[in-house]
Amino acid sequence: MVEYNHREIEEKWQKFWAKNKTFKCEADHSKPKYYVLDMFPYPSGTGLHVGHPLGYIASDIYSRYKRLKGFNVLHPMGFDAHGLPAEQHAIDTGTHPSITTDKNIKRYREQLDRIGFSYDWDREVRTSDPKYYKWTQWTFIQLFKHWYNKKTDKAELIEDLVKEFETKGNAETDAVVTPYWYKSINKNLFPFEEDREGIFTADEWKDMTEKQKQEMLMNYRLAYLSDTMVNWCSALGTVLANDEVKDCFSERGGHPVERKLMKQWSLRVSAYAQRLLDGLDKIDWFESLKEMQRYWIGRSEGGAVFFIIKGFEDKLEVFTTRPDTLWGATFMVLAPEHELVEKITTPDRKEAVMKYVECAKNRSERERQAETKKITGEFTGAYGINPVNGEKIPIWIADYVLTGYGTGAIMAVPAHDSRDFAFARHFNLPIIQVVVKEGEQPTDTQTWEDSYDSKEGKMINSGFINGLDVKDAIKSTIKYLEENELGYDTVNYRLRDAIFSRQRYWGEPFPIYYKDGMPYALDENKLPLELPEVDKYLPTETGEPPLARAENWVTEDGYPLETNTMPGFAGSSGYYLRYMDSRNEKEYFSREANEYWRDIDLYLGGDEHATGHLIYARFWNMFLYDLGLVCEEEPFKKLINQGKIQGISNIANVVNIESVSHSIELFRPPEDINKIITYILPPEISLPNCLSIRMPIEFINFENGKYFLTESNLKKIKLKYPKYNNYEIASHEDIEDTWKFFYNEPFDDYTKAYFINKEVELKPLVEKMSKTFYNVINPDDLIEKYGADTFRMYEMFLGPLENHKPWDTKGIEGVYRFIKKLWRLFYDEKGKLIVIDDKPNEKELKVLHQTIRKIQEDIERFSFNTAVSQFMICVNELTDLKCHKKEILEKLIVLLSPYAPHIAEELWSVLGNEPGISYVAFTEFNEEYIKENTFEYPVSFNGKMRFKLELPVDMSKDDIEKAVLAEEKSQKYIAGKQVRKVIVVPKKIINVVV
RNA sequence: GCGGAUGUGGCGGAAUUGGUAGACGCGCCAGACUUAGGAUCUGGUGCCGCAAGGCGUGGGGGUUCGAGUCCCUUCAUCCGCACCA
Repeated sequence: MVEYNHREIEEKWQKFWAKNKTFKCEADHSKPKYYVLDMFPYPSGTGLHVGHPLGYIASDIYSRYKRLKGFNVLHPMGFDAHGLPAEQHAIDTGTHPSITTDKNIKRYREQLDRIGFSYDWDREVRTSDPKYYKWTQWTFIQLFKHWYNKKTDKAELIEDLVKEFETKGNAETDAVVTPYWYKSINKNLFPFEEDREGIFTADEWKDMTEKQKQEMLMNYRLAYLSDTMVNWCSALGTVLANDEVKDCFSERGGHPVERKLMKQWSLRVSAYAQRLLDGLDKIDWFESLKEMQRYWIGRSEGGAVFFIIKGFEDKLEVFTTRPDTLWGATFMVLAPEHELVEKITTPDRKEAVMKYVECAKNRSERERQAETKKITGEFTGAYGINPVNGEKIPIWIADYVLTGYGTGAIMAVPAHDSRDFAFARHFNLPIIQVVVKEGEQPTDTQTWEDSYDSKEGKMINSGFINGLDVKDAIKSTIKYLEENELGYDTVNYRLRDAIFSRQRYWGEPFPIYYKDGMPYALDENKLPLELPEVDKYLPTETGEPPLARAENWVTEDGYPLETNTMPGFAGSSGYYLRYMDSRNEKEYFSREANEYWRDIDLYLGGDEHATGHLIYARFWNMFLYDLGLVCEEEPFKKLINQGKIQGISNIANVVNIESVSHSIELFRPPEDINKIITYILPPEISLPNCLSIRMPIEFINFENGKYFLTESNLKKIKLKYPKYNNYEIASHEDIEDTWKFFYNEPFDDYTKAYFINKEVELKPLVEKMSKTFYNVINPDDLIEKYGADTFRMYEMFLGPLENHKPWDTKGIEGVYRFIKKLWRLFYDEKGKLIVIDDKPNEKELKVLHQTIRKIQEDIERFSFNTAVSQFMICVNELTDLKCHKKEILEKLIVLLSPYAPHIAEELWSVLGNEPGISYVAFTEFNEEYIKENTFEYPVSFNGKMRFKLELPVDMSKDDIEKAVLAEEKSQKYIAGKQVRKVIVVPKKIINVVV
């Protein structure tokens, strides 16, 4: 081979790997396992851009490295194939989403294969494949059949719960249930009085009808159906999860979202809140990511306190993190949606209160958010009795209390909470100080401008806890409340149950049918329940989900099947388990497979999954752990978020000549109204109504650090993107008149210089890489030009894996030069192999072993960019040494093979080895080769480095000191001054203090 | 407002444990080869200065023989959350 030819080499070895199934892996107990996983992609229609493979390359390098280190590596890939874009495309074109999805997957696969990844494709999963989603449905059935027992702190069978009900009723049951289910449950189905708080006896259970029993059990199931306030997106015809909604608009598509009450399937994720929180301490994730999850789970310790409502039987339960401040509670506030509002409001307040409630209900979250500063509320006319001092305090309703958090009711302590304070001031309610800091005196609350921080201090105005420390006061108050049955110690979580229904077509059907209006799970042997064909992918005329269009969407016995489908995160919550045994038709995965592969040793993906996928998948895994199906409670031992690669958009400064004409009543109106020209101006020239427009990056030239658009490229742009048809690069004459008119000065020579050659400069802007910004760089073109090895190394060379960084194609040349330079160590200009068998010398061995050490250290700490630098240093030095020795080069390419596998395989076989560098042993590091006899000490005076001095490494500190002071060059810096101290750090530094 | 992260040349970045700041690459400058150069090779390149030398890791202060690294303070940018009781 004359020249380095990446096309030939890469195609050759990719074929070789595929043909030999080089990366197929099986459980092998003679080797330690290592499981490396990438978050699988959604195969979009636009294919991969350069940002996508960043994490895949890093994980592939790590996988290949681990293989060289003797590990049995599981490194699979698959596709998150359900999703909205394919469905939207189906709605628009009538093409079945599976056809679109298959096509997109095929394209992704081609692109991935060209980068040379070492995936075991035999284990590929696709979430939309019935063979895969059979197990998603199966897991759902298990969730439906289980409840959470707080006594054993795990999920247990509903059958066992039924047995308990049959013998003892539910008085002793300690389960995670839907809060206050007994208040909202249909009275016909559950005929007991409200003050029973949902407690029934064994006999009462036995007397219930089948339907009543099912209704009751629904409050316990881990997958349950309930009326839920949801984010309804009418444009998409579906419900969205909180994290799929951004500022009241859908994250995908940007359609408006409103709140609506609907019957929805939910997963009782909240049952696992504490375990999800505790588990974070056992796993190696970025601290920032753990913090996000901790915040999302939102544990807060505190107390529940009962307030009697004056004149009613009802107790009003509130949650507070500061029960010690009870004596400072001067009013109460309910959320407008609170179920007691209507009941307790006095007739004279009814109109105002109902108006407020109505108003709050109809206001979108966005409006509520926008008015955070505005204080609103209404007095209900009712009073609560403070349980610690019997004080009568007014009950208000206000927006700032949320239904979904705590009990939807608070005791307001205006002296020590800023929102309560603002509310009290606004409505002129009393403010009582109950905490004072050490060494301070209480002051008149009338004079305050804001609430007083009460995290630390002593209690005042607080009955029997006066004088106590905040910490002790909390304990004492809770003890008192519990002893007098006025409240109890409790913990609250922000984490909500996950809504699991989507009114869409392209998702997993629920394995659920309805009998007498109640849902039942299908038999497991009926799975998978395959997605039916429909005539259109839209909701029905009556607003039912698309599956309602399917003919015969009923069980064999004629019972109607559920028409909702599962959300995107259903299929991705357990895919990592299926990879362990992905061709198993009898089980989700076998016990043996799970016990061998256990958990993911390294999980790589974007941080956008911090609170969605990574919470749901942990929940899913914990549930299967409770069932004894998986052996590790936490599925992702180590997780790294790779940064996003941003695009560079090219911004043109443009002016629409018509808008200029309008704004300054300019001459020259367009002769043909259909040909209004938009002129592209140099960035420095400003005219009224100038706009910034993004120009497609593929037609932009980069010279001398600047971006340019030429006239000939503009023509090409117009051919590809008709929206630019009326764009022209402005000539001097085009805008001379406008300029003169607007600025009342001549268009000078300096400015004229911009218009030579009809070329215009564009300004770069770093932003998200996206088709809509015309800044997408496609890996295919780069691989065609430079090869996959260069592409892989360049992506790593860009910077630390976790950083977000802009893509700069220019720098790839440097890596390409490195690859070619490496090739030159093997072949001369004439294409003659010049590798020789001579014994390596000391210098060559030193470079090699320094590189071994550095590469190993860097890869172990996921510092791939510095490893690439070291390869460059090594090749540069070997080139300088004119080293063409087989013994050195062979070891170097083993080191390099995880990064640039194709050229490594090629050169490996060129040296006469059997093909298969993927499974050789990683080159051993030998300290002997890098030992030095001397060290070149940097000598500083008063901390400033002045010169270097070479000294033997075994020289004693005293001798070094003498040598430095005797050194001629030192005299200049000492210059008659007293040497106060000489610091010698062996093999580091010498510092002389004068 | 709360939580987290990041600030180092013209640019991406390096400096792993307090010990030579700017590795490696891009870009730029000069030169060689060449019909040509957007190929290749050689040398240079933090800033100021002819030099000696001085100044330099967002700003200010501190600890230390010595600080990009540790502490305090402040500013800026980015990300996440947002009336969470």
